[in-house]
Amino acid sequence: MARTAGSHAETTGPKVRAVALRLFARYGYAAVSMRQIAAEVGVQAGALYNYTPDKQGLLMSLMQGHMHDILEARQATSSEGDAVQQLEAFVKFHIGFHLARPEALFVSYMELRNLEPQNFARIEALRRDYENELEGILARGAAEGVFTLDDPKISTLAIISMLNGVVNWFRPDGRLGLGDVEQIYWGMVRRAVGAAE
Amino acid sequence: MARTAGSHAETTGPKVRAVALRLFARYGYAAVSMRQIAAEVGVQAGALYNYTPDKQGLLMSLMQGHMHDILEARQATSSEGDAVQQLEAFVKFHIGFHLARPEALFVSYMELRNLEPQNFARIEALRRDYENELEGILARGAAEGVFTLDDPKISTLAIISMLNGVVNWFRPDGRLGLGDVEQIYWGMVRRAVGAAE
DNA sequence: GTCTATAAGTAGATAGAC
DNA sequence: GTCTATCTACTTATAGAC
Repeated sequence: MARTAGSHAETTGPKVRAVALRLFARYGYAAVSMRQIAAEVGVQAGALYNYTPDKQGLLMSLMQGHMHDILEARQATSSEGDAVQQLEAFVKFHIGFHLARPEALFVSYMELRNLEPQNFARIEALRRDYENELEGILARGAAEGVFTLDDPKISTLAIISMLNGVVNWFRPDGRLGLGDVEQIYWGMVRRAVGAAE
Repeated sequence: MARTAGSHAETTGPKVRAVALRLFARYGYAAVSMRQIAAEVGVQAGALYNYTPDKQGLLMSLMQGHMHDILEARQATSSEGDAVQQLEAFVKFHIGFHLARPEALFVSYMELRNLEPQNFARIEALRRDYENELEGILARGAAEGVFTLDDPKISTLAIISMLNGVVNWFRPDGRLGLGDVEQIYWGMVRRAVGAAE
């Protein structure tokens, strides 16, 4: 039966996070008010504080959740094979994961400056963990002589930047599908690191 | 002689823009107040409105100025030579231009969502003009058979994304100088498009 | 768990004195 | 051109009723 007030914790909690993610991605953390989030969730602003200690906690929770999700998914996908195969798996994983949740990527990269110092440090540490996965692959391939790299550290950051850009233009109903995008970016990355076909 | 009030148009105007650029880049447009800008400029908030009709106009002016600057600088640099040489010139120009003004790049890419629709459309048009420079080079090289490209449009966006990432990690006092960075990124781009050395 | 009401502070922008 | 003062609206967050 319909109620305008009462217990809805099981549906409201996830909804708050989903709405906040969407609004933060679209307008930016600082530009979105708690009242705006509440309105889209369908509650009054005060009710939000049953699910987050404050606005900063909500942002932190979203970013931390995203980093944990991607690290967990990466571990589950982690592939065997030589450095080239591992790089291909990483590239396609990264693209597929983020095209499925572009808003999480937007927030995670654009709202770092809105994190309080302690929160910033924690997210940065998780991000480095993730980037180290790629750097490890590049370093291994370079050591084995299958990659041509001037600098594994910079190459890592350059590749991540290139891959992240995909969420800026990709549209699910556009001319390219996920498979096409994976192939195009994998081709560019493979050549960029000098790996033979 | 020192004055606490009076005519300072020639120094205040540029200072307002410089302070706003720095604060917008650091904290984000929505998170920065006019009072904050005024305080760093050394005037009261009301005085800012002698230099901008409103906060949105200030953001728009900064972004438009940056796009005009880069298009103008690009024209002045525009090189002769084959597609590979032109690509090299573009890559090094892009890196050098933005490493000299990282804040302008931050604002231009992160604050697009804070532009009112009409302003957004104008900035996007200028950005496309710039990206078309690169796309033209890639298309020419692909037609001549000196580049290996799956998709010139996507390759353009991927390369721009990769190059823009440089401002996220570069530090003037770091282990790499501008020349090093140009070489590393040019190497990756050259290989990414399949151009011979 | 959600509501209403409210506290306490800050936002963008303007008016008029100097 | 800059100041002070102010208007109106909105901000995050909390208190207490239901």
